[in-house]
Amino acid sequence: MPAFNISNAQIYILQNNSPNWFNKNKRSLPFRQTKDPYQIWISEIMAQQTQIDTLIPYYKRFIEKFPDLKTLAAAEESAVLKAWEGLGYYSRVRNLHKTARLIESDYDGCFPSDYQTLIKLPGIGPYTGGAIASIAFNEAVTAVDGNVLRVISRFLNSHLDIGENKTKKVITQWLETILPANSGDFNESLMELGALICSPTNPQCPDCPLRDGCQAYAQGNQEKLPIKKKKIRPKTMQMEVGILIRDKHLFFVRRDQKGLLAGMWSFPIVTQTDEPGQAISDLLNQYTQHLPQAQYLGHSRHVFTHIIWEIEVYSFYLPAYLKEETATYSIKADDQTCFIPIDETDRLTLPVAFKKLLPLLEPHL
DNA sequence: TACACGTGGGT
DNA sequence: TACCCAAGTGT
Repeated sequence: MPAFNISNAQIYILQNNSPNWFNKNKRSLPFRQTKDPYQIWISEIMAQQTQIDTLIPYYKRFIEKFPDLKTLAAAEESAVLKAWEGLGYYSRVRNLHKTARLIESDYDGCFPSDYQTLIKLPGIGPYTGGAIASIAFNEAVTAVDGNVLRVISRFLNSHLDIGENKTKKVITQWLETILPANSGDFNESLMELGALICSPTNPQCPDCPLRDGCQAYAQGNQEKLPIKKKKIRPKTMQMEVGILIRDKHLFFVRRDQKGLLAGMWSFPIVTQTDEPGQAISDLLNQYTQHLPQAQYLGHSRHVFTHIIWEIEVYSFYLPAYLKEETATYSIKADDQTCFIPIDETDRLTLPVAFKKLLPLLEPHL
């Protein structure tokens, strides 16, 4: 099934110039100093939907804290989640931890070295499996990410929608026909090219090692490609947050174990009802019989991939004397709720959506 | 197939 | 401002 026409000259360019370009131009990154599959794995999970510059400090801290598989497997999940705090897509770190324990228990602590085994592990899909297998073990497999889809779509002047699975399949199969022996460098070279030269906007074609074989460049289509269906606009939700304050302690609740920001700590938050402040007061009434008057603190917006939270923030000052009577006044002290000293909130794993509300409190303390 | 799933950076 | 995008995976 020849989806594209491709000349021998173009194959030559992909097989040779791109890896050569890579060896001369690749960035010095912490996870490029090693062939340890554990470290490659951590870096690849962090790299999912995340720019490299963003993850580097996280990666360094993570490797320092969890230097090997055994350490990670033995760690408390809360400690691992804390190390991921601020990176987003937190299911990645849950699966990471799950997989570490799985390798310890089912694979005798020995990191699986082949693609087919890797993609069975939680959090490792076709891209990450290909990346680990090729980079750490030099297996002859592709690693097709967003960069590669863009680079190859342009190179072939392909107008297929890269959001569709069949496009990914076609490009993967095309790459398999030219995959060289140094598969890891080859895969990384295409990704690095996409990150440094063949960028989504303003591609640096004059500096591109593939320019002379690039069909999009020849047609002047490099800015139009790749084709990608527009994403649906995120849904806006009107939310209310209540910050319960008692004797310089803040009240937090733990979120559900599934769904958005699963299992992370949070201020009490509800969707707004007709009467402003009513829904959050009703919620907090479940935690204390002595809910004081709400004080409006201000507004915040938090944009997720698929949701926008428009948040109205209220504070509620409980009198300090209630401290001795928390049980009586049914402020629960189990692991689903807690009061934390206002300057020690770092003990909790708090999503950015809530962390950025803390400055609203400062003028009122 | 389509959607859920975070956050920060760039234009 | 409002969008798009980023070394994707799970359901």
